[in-house]
Amino acid sequence: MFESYTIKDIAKALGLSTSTVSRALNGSYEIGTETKKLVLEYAEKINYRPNPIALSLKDQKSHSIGVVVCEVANNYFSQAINGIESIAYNRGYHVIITQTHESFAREEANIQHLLSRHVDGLLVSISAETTDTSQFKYLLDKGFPIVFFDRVVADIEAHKVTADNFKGSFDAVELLIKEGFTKIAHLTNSNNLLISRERLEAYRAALNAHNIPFNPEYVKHCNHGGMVQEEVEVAVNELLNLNPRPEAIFIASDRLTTSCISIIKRLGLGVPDNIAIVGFTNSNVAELFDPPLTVIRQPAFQIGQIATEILIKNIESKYPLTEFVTQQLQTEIILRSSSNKL
Amino acid sequence: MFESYTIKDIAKALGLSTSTVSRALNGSYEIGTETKKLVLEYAEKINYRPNPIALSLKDQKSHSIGVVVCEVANNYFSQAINGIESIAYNRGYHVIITQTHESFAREEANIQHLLSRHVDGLLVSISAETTDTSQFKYLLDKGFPIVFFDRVVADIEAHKVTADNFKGSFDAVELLIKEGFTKIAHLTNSNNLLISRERLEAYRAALNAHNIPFNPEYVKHCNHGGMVQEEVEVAVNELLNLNPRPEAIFIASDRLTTSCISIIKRLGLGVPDNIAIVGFTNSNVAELFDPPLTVIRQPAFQIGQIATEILIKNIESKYPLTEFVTQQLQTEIILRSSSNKL
DNA sequence: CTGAAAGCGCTAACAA
DNA sequence: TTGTTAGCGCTTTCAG
Repeated sequence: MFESYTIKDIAKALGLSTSTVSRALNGSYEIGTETKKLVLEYAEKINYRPNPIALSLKDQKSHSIGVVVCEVANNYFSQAINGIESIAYNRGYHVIITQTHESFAREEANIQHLLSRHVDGLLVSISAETTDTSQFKYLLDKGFPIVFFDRVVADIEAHKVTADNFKGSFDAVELLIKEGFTKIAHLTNSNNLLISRERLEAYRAALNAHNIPFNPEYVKHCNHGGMVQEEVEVAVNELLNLNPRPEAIFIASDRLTTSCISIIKRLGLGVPDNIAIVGFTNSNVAELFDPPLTVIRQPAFQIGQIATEILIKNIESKYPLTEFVTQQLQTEIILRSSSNKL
Repeated sequence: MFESYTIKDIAKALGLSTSTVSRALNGSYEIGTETKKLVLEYAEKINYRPNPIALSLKDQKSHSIGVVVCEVANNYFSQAINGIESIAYNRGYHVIITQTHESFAREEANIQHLLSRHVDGLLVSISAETTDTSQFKYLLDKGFPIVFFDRVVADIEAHKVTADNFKGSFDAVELLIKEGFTKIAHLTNSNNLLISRERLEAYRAALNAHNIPFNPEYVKHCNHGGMVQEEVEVAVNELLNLNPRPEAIFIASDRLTTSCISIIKRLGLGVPDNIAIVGFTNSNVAELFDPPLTVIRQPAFQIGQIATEILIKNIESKYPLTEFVTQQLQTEIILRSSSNKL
């Protein structure tokens, strides 16, 4: 349906061999200045573009990278993808995005699909359901380039790019404590995720640092990361029915933060008068919320960029890079009124 | 770095020719049941996957589709991409996403890039800057499959999938009128975009239907669609300094809606007490805003899905489909308090 | 029913 | 400096 010129067309038109044309196009040194100019000009004229598929077949690289995230329509991930895109595009890679919707089965299937498409490497943020990481181990063992970002695997040595979840969380909880709260609950994603464990750990550490006893009842996990509305409702209700009732909640994920607030409001409770909130979110409109939200914001764009840079470096390295890179970027706390003690 | 098996490996292992293996794998009829079974079992055992790049080279299809949008980190587009993905994935296509950031030059470059990657077709939502559509005309003339969605081109016959912008806008403005407002302003994107013109047209029509005179001063265009913060600030300030000052604003885009509210708030004005708002947005958290936002929401996911279906149908059609499909989906108005007359 | 060989577009080793 | 040829993985005539 849509034809484009090949090296053969040029060769024929100019009465040269394809290899000569190829050499001219690639600026090889073993080529006559005359011929070179001739070829280049003609190629320019007909707007010749090399066929990347043929190149891929030749050098066994697809120049594509696979991305596995839970969902695209999510503040954090759409920003991260933006970062991934920006680097990949400039380096001549294209990006194939797949979504797990927090399902382990989908994750496995996506990876198989990406492999069958011969992606040169993988950028992965695991699903909330994932506990079995053998697929990754297998690939990594074979020397296949993978960089994990945000939701990294805990039990594997690999390249990892994350935010400093501990510090971000610690600061957030401490902020609530300094505000005067002591009965602070924690609403978080599946415990399968290292980020959840780190954020929980920080929550405990902050309480501990201020001599506030840790109450396990104050911690609720939503194993589907807020993709199942009901799960969040149950968790929030349980929290609100506790005695003594928490005065504040530290929420560990984007989706959970918005869901939780919406539930609280629907119950007719006020934020922060009845319950204060600090949450992780990369929403750009948190300041427009009622009340304006105090948030922990991750450098999603940069995380995407850095992960992609590391991945491409690995892909293009002649020898498998044996030492793994772990990068941790700082989060940012933006103080607004949802965390106020009245 | 990461090897996979080829048809040759199977042939060698089984003492067959590659063509026999190929036939077995493809379920050709001219093949012995025995041999076939043998090959299939072995292929299964070693987990053979055909190399899609080789296939692409053979049949001159890349099985990829290019997407051109202004930005990914946008409620509407991330949802649309979600829809695109969902269809493409199932049909064995992968999706290459590019962003224009509302620049015409970027748009041209992206399309060149996608073409050089030999995508089989294009899904396009043009940039706010685009007026020259000759590139599209050229491709379309050559029979190259393109489907426009959301921001479609006005002056070209092509496949187009959009929301019913006129009706959505008309209803929104009428809602304000019925609420009791007569001094209604309109904040919108570049007039280059057909969607802007349609929404403006509907705004005028609704005023007209209720015998409210149209005041050109009440209409402000932001030619960069809210990507440039300053531009929105100027527009909103001008609107607010008008005499008589508008009592309500109908806003025609996602980004503009949130920017505008944020500016109004920063000026210390209240919504809807000082100025009421109805806006286009696909945000999932509009109900959490202060005040909860009355919005026109587009079926972004479905628009993405339908556009992709049409595109793939075109790609896979033996003969260029000569009649163009235009689909228009209904928007949804969600009434909340930002549009109240107090 | 199976194998040999050509060809998709390109590069590179080898000849000339 | 340029041409010839083989080969990347696969399908598909064409022979057998």
